[in-house]
Amino acid sequence: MKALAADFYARSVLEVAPELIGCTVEHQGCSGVIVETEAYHETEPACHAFKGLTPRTEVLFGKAGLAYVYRSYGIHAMLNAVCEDEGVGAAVLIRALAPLEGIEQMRVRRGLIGGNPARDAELCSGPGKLTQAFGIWLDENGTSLARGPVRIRERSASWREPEIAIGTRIGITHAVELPWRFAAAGDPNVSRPRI
DNA sequence: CATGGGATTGACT
DNA sequence: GTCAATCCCATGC
Repeated sequence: MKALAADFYARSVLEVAPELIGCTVEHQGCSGVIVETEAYHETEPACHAFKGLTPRTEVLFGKAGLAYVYRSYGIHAMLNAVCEDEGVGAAVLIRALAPLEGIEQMRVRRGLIGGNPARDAELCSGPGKLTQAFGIWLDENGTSLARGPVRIRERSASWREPEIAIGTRIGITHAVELPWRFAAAGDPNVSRPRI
């Protein structure tokens, strides 16, 4: 399966976010299908770019197709795909994956070896969980999603026409009413609360 | 220079 | 349901 090229991301973040559902993320021997995303844009206050260009948000304003990885709550890494034109702060947050390959490695990274029964659907069912499971960290901020180390590939045949559920974004305090959350309908890997 | 606040998670009452 | 963990950065003195 081909990696998505930069021009896939160089358009409205509201088009890219639902179309990323069903695409595959790959990193260091692990892979999984994207089942949940959220869109963020500089014109609304929940986006880091809302307040303008700062050292933290430099990548967010950069070229489409870059990975924007930042630390959340001092603990977790969040993986985003930078979208739209260079100079516009917009990105899609990857919130959940359906694990495909490297599942044992994911369990090790998540610390779930040793008596913990954890189902596959609990390995990547949240934005902080999937970066930990895949070993994606802050030093991959600003890298290309087409060339790696984190790669996103186009939809496989079985994910050609996913049924998309739409809801409001999770865990934010501003612009909570915008229906900018997208998920594969009924998929068990989607984070809670389900749409 | 000091302070406050997260695009979260997991453990606990 | 509530709450702490943990740290970079933005903001304000």
